[in-house]
Amino acid sequence: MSSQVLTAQQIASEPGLSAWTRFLRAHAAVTRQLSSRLEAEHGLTLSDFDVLIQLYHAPGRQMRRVDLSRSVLLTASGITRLLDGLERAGWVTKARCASDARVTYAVLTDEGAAKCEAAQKTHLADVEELFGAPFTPEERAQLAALLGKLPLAHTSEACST
Amino acid sequence: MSSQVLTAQQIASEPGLSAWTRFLRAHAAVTRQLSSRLEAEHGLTLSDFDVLIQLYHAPGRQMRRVDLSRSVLLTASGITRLLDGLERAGWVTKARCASDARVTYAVLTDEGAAKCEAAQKTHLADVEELFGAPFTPEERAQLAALLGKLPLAHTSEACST
DNA sequence: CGTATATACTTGCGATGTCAAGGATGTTAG
DNA sequence: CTAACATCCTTGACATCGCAAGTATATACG
Repeated sequence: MSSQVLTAQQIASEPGLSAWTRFLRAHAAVTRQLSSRLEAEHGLTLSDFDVLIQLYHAPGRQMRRVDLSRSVLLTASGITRLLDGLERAGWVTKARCASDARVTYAVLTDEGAAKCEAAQKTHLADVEELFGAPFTPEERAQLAALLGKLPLAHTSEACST
Repeated sequence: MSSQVLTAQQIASEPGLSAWTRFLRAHAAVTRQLSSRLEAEHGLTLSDFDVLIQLYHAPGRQMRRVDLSRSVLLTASGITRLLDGLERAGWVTKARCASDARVTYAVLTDEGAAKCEAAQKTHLADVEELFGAPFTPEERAQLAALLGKLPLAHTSEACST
């Protein structure tokens, strides 16, 4: 590549950047739609739902906050505040760790599990409609494979302690 | 290995959802990295840069705020506030529209153009490193094509006035 | 032990962005 | 002409989230 400044045409057609731009736009568009529906129907944020689902499928329906933050890709402080909200709503409670007094577990309550199941019904359909619809099964697999190549910083698999 | 209950692993391997999950995670990870670098090196947000680039390549280096908001996928109010910042920094100025008193143009200043060029140098490299590196040219094209299928709500073509 | 360092979590602060509401201007229909 | 409506933009109130700094606990090393 030369050091010349690219024109709009060149910018738009440059393969790498084009993918990045579309990635950004697609994220903004799909995310906005999904989150407004989720908010309207269940009073949940995308991140809220994300956390609820993680807990729902976690062994014992509980997770350390650190592991939660790693798997959802929020900051530690982000998780604290998000869980504050979920606790206030009664969907999550805290539990202390016997072996390590530093860690607090986030535990899904029965109400939280119910909420999660209820939200899933509409949300998965929404994801399907807004994100999945334009793709054939092969394309989905392709897309998933491609996205899987991107670096997730340090997403250590949440290992039980 | 085989369990009767649907495990987190199995959920994650469901093709549609897997793509969506990876999409979310990848966006969070890549975006966070890119924006912190852009902030550190140039004091710009990803959105700031996005707007500057759009203006840079626009005819006359100016755009109506509506068109800007449509192409960058921010709310109208988001654009107002973003441009407030760019104006305060001296990279953008306002211009009235002769034929329609409602519209205000955002015009890139020479300083803004210089800023944009300077930021491009490092930012494009960062995008390349964090988003482009894991892909072969074919994969980039594939990814761009796939992402292009996603709905962008209503991205009307910016019509000249 | 005792000090140094790493880890888990919380909190204050600031930045970004959305929504709802409002004001100003343009456009259309009666 | 006027009323109704649409469009462009701004503002105030609010939520989310990251960073930096602080606290508490654990571990490692002398």
